[in-house]
Amino acid sequence: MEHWDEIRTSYYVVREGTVSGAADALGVHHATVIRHIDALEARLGVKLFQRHARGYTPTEAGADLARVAQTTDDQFSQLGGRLKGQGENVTGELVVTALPTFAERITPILAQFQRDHPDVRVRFLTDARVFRLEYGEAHVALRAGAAPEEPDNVAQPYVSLDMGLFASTDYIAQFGIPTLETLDQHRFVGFADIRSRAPFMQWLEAHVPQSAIWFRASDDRSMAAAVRGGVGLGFLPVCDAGDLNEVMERQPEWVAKTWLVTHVDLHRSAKVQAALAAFKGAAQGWCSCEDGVNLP
Amino acid sequence: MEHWDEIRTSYYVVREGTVSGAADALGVHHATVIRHIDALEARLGVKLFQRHARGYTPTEAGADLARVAQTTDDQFSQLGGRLKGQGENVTGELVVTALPTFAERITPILAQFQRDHPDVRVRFLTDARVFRLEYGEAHVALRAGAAPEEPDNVAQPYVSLDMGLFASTDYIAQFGIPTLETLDQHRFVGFADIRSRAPFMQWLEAHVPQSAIWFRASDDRSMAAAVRGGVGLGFLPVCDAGDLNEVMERQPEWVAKTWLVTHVDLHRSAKVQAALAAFKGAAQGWCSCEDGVNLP
DNA sequence: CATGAAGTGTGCGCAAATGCACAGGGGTTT
DNA sequence: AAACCCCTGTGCATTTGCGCACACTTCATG
Repeated sequence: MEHWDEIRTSYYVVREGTVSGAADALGVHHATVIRHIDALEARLGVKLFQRHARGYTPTEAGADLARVAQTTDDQFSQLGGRLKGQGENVTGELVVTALPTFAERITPILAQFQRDHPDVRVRFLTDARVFRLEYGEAHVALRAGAAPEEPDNVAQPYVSLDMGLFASTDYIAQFGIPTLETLDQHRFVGFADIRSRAPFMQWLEAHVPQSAIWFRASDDRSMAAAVRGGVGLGFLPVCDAGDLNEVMERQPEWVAKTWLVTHVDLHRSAKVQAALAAFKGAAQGWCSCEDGVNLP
Repeated sequence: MEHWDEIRTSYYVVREGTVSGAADALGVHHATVIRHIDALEARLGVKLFQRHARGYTPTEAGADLARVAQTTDDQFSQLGGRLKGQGENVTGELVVTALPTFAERITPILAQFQRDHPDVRVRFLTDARVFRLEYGEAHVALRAGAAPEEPDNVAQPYVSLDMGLFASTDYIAQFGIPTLETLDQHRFVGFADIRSRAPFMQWLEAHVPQSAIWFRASDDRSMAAAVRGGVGLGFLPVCDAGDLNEVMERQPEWVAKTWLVTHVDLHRSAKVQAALAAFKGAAQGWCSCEDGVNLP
């Protein structure tokens, strides 16, 4: 029972009653209809129709086939409607991944997105590992660092997160304000992962000995808490600094570029586009906080 | 949502996970699989798969399609099994038609047939009009007269019904026994239909003036009753004569040939063949009554 | 009875779908 | 790290399947 097209053709002949009528309805030549039926009958070894000059009348076998094909036709029609809409409408599920670092910033964006598109079920995956878009693990990924270069991914530059070097008031009282020359006399807070791709970490490793890093955390929230607790100097997004004191002029290398990445196969879909639009719209308010600094 | 074959192809890709696997399972080249999917996606405007070097993973749309195609595949498989069996098994309905004349003879045959094939629903249609096999009105027809010549019908010679000219004892007492020369002085019983194709009626019209036919009936049972009632001379199958008296030597032209006719499209099916076998088997006992005559 | 319309059936030529071969990419194994 | 295997993807040759045209039959109509 391969060659579903032949089943469809036979079904149309039952419906229309004649080969010519079925050919018209199918938009093919009536010779094609005859050939399909002949082939199907030969393969099954059963006559589906009795032929006469006024048309085709189905045998019991033909009627049986038509019943099954009828429901199939209905189901496929419904399916077609669903699928055609799926590309244009914003429905179904939207899977977004990001590093845990960005969780707090992204959650409100997704919440707003869901308010705008109540039919979309949102799944937000945060994990240290990089999710693979080509395996369907996510529709949209927020990546940080250098421009992604996976061939089938489309990456758009997103916000650039301005990072500053901050210290608590307590720390400054005890250790003073660092300069480029006195860096190695200070205590730093950094990421636990030695191979972190965070740009400020790479700057840190280039300008500061490992021994100067006295506190390592695996996530940025712990890092921020450590800085606030006076453990040492640490990098934070400037807008998250709160009442911390910025202790050094920002370096261009610190800037954390981020990217919105989607898989090329899904990029054009309305749902993904809507998600990207939501992200971009929310980006306006992210880092207009270049002035919110407390020092020096 | 035309091109059901492409749906089937896509379904197999979801099942197998790879284009190559689907191609193997389908028995086609993997390039064909790719083309089918590309075409279907283009027509729908929806991506069904995310492509990567290790295989195809379905999108939501692809998974949706696979679900409905799965049930379709199941239903078609079942259907295929049913239909393939239908040609070889003896099931379903068997429609037989005959002239009302033969009803009494055929009914026991069909009864026996149904005992042998309890799964077959039998419909026996008797009517003066000729049922058209090519419109699916019947599977088997018992026809009398000259060999049928419809192009799409296959006709097999069946029993030859020996007809005799009979009279009741009362009639003979009153009118005597006819000879070829005194035919027009007798009273005859015949068919009402002037254009009857029954061979003895044509012989009658050739040898006897219309005025000699004093009683016309539309069915043979009425004719037989008239003969038995002494109305006149009449033709009966010799084995149905009972206690009537055969009054003339049988003429070869009187013999009523019958034919078993089937439509060529159905003739090879096991059901029709079984029905024909039943008819032929029963024919043995039909007219071995050439001896059962009472006169002269 | 002649005529026309509608439908089936078939040979022929062409276009579209298929198979083939090869290139390229990614993961796994030794 | 290199070799290998499996998968996708694409240009080219081939063949299958399709459309076309015509013949034939049946039925309806005047």
